[in-house]
Amino acid sequence: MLSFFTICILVMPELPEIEIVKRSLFKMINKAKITDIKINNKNLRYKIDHSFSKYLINEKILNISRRSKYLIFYFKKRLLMVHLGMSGKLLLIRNDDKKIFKTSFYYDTNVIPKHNHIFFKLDNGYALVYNDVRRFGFFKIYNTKHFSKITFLNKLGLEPFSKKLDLKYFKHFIRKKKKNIKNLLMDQSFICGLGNIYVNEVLFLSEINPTKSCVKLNDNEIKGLLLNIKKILRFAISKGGSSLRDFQNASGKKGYFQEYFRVYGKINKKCSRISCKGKIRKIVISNRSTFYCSHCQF
DNA sequence: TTCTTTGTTCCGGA
DNA sequence: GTCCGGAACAAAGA
Repeated sequence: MLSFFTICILVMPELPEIEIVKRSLFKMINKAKITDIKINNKNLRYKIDHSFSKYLINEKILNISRRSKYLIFYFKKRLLMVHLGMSGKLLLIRNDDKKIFKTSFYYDTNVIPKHNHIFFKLDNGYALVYNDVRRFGFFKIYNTKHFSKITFLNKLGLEPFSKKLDLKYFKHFIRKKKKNIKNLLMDQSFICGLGNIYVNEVLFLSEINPTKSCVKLNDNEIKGLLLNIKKILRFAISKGGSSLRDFQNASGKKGYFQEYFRVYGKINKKCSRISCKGKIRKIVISNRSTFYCSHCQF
C-alpha cells in the first residue's frame, strides 16, 4: 500500500501557477536536503549537465523564490533555476516506498509516468518529480556569485506586483510603442510573467482589442490595463492556491483559474458580459491564438 | 502528414 | 542603430 500524495499544477504555467508552486514547495521542502537524484531523461530544453547531480546531492535547500516564470532554488554555493516551459510539472510526493521512482507508476491520472524525467529524493520524507511531456522546460545550475549575471533574469522587465509598476512607467512605455497592445503585454522585457492566456483575459476585462496599436490607447485604457493585470493575477493565484491545499492523488479538483476563462478558448461562444450580444472570435497574432469579443473589445 | 500548443531567440525588412 | 513581426525551435499528441 503506497502512502503518497501529489502536489502539482496541471494547467499551462504562467506567473500565478509558478507562484503557487513556489509557495507550496517553500512550505513543504524549504530547508530540506537533497539526498539522491535520478535522471531518466537528460534531454530537456537544455541538456542536463553531467555534474548536475554532483552539485546538488547532499545540498540543503536554503530558499526558494520566483522571478517571472522562473523558480529559483538556493543552495550554499549554487542556485538552481527551473523553467517549466509549456508542460513542465513538479510533483511533490511521499518517498516512503521504493516503487514510486519507477517510470511506470502513475502518481496522478493526468500525469503520464513515462514523462517523469528527474527525481529528487529529500531527507524530510518527500521527493520531487519533474514531469514534462513536451520537454521545453529546463534546469540550469549557476554559481551563486554569478547571480547578477544571469541573462534570463537580467532581460526581464518589472514584476506585475512590483511597486515600481505604476501608471507613469506604464504610460511611458506604452506611448512610445508602435506595436499592438497584445504583443507589448507578451513582451517580458516590459512586464514579465504574463503569457498568452492571461494577456487574452486582461484585454477582455479591459475592453481593449488585442490588435489596437499602443499609441492609440487613451489614459483610461492604460489605467484599466494596469489594474486588470494585477486583478487577474491576484485572482488566479487565490484560485490555484485554494485548490492546491487539498490536492491529493486525484484529478478533477475544482478551483483552477482555468474554469474562469472568459475568452481564452471560447471561440464562437457568446460574450460573457451580461449586456453584450457579441461572440468570441479567434485570430492569430504573432503566431499565437488570440481570443476577443468583437463587440465590446475595441 | 499536418496542425497545434508555449516561451524564447533569431533574422530580415522597414 | 532600433524596432517590429514572422518564423524557427524544442516534442508529442490528435
